[in-house]
Order: sequence, then structure tokens, then C-alpha cells
Amino acid sequence: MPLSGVRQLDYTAKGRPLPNIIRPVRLDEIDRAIVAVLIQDGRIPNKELADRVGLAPSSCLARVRSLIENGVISGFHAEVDPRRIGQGLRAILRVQLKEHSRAENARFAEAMAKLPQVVNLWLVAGEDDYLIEVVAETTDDLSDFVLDCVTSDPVVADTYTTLVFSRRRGMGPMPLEPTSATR
Amino acid sequence: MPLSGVRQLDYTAKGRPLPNIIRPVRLDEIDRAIVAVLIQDGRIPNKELADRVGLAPSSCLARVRSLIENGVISGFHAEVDPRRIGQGLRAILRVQLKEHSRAENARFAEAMAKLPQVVNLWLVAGEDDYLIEVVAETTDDLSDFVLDCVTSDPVVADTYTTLVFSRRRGMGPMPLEPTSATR
DNA sequence: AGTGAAAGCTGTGTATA
DNA sequence: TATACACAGCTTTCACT
Repeated sequence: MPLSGVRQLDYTAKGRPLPNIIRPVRLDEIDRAIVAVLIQDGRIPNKELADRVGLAPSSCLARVRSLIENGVISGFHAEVDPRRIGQGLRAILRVQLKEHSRAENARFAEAMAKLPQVVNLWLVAGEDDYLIEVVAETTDDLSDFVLDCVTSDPVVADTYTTLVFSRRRGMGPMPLEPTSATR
Repeated sequence: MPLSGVRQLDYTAKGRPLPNIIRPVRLDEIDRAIVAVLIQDGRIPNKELADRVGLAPSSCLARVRSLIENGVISGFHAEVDPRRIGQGLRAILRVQLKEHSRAENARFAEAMAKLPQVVNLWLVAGEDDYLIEVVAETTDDLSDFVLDCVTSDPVVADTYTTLVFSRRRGMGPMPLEPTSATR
């Protein structure tokens, strides 16, 4: 039995049956408030979090743990400002592969995700196969990265580099209020 | 005087003078180890972090605080799995604006960053102006988001939506070893 | 800058409603 | 499930090196 308002669901808020791998959990108003706070400040002390959402510390802690166990919160991470560590350039690479087998995709994605310059990696629909967000110190370093780490991979057909002027975090993915259908 | 190995620098690791806004700080080996751990687990207890990097808890705490004060670590955030909150679709929008004044850019970026579906937002060079990473529950919701929240903005000239099949975090931005020139 | 010990506080588990 | 209470353990401070 769950320790909090988090509940496993078999159907989406819109009534569709779900693929059996990922099942959404039902979040009540307090769970959503907890998540919203932790997205912004992942290191807030449990006591203060409890005050903000109007719960006793022990109840709040039980909910946070439940959210983690249910996979709603998949982790906590420090955000590093790349400019402060001398990596003032950011870019998004579009990458097209020559071969689209599952094995080659997995190998390529794994190799990219291990590189210290790679911030995010998306496998996408459309004419490109991957989008890769990277940081670098200089344009020379960026060029070296693309040539040595990406283009040099035999599975890569083509790459296109887009320079990023600035980046912001959004609010999402923020849990939205469930639709009336589920209530 | 600094409490740790973190030092303000006036020049990059390659000897170039820096713009006066963002100055990299010098990180020693222990600082880099701390950052690497906190990128992966932002909620690790200070005692365990100290053990991992081979420092006493008090020294470790002083370094973490120094890294935060120097802006190397800009924040700690919970990562939410959108699939677990019923938002199983992810997409990247390319947005072109009609007008490129600083004021219109600021207004548009601010409005987008406040939306609960928006995960990341990049102002980029090239033919597109913005890339926006968003989550949604259904293709209808995604369509509604694009039409109601993006295209409806008078400054938006055109949008193009790319569906994301999967996404991974990379290791970066991980502080790299300084080049020999700075040692 | 780092260490170690002391003090205060937070996180955590149990009992209760 | 929420709360209250109690204990263990962590965070934090400070004097010293």
C-alpha cells in the first residue's frame, strides 16, 4: 500500500489504456506542490519543504520518498554554469546516422552520453537522428569535439552545428492538474 | 581570501583576456571531483561526499559553499520523469520570430519559460531563433500547446515541431582539467 | 586550507489516532 | 495517511595546525 497520495494508474487522465512499461502515478495537490518546489530547489531541507506545502515534516518526508520510489522524481542534480568553468560556448549538434539499427543507435548514444562536454542528447523523429547539446571553451575546441568525437564515428553520416546564444531553464516538466475525467 | 581552491581568473586557460561579466574560476582536482559527484547526485550527504573526495566533512562543506558562492554550481534541481506524470510526449520546437529586437526577444523568452510544459529554451544562431523543449500528454495537447502558446504570440513568424523518441542526460558540463598553460 | 571535536538541528522510525 | 515524539546521525561552527 502506498505511503502517500501517489497511486499507480492503468489509464491516462484521458482514459486511454497505457503501454505496460511506464504507468503514470496519480499526484494530489500536495504532491504537485512538493514536486514544484523540488524542481526549483532540490536541496531544500525537509522541514522547510513541509512548512511550504502545509504538512508535518514526517508526512512530507514520506511523500518525497514515495515520489522517488514511484519514479516521479528520477534524481537530484547540481546545475553547473559552464561559463564559470571556462566553457563559455554552447552548441546544439544535429546528427544524421548512416545506419539505424537498434544496436548502432545504442552504441552511439552511449558513447556520446559519456563525454564530459555533452549536456543532453535526444533521439528524434524527422530528417535528423540525434540532437546533442554540448559546451566548449573555444570555437577551436567545439570544432575539435565535432570532428574527433562525432564525425569520426563510422556510423555518423553528417553533422550540423548550431551555436547557442543563451539558454534558460523552463518550469517543466511540471505536473499539471488532472483532468476531470479521472476524478 | 578564498576558503578553498576556487580562484577568480582574469584569463581563460588558453590565455585570452575575458569579457568582464563572466570570469571562470580555477578549480583544482578536488573541486572537479566534488562537482562531478554533485552533477550525478545533488542530494548526497556532505559526509559521504567528503569520503568520496578524500576530505574531512568540514573542509568538503567549505568547498561546496565556495563553489555555490562563485557561481560554479548555479543550483540544485529535482529531475522529474514526465512519463510518470502522464506527459509521455516530448518535442523540440524550432521557432522563428518576425521581429528581433531585444525587447521582443526578452518578452517572448520570459513568456515561454513560465509555461509548465517548457523544459528548456535556447536562443540560437542560424535560421531559427529559438529551440524549445516541451512535454505533453497527447499529440492533441502538443498541438494545442503549439497553437495556443507559441503560434498565437504575435511575434512568432513560424514554428516547426520535432517529436523526441528518447532523451538522455550527458555527463556535462563537467569541468575539464586545465591545460598546461595555466599551471 | 584542512582537521577534529562539540553543539544544534534535521532526518527518520515508531506509536497513535 | 497525518501527527507527535524521541533518538540517531548529520551538518555546522570554531579553535588549532
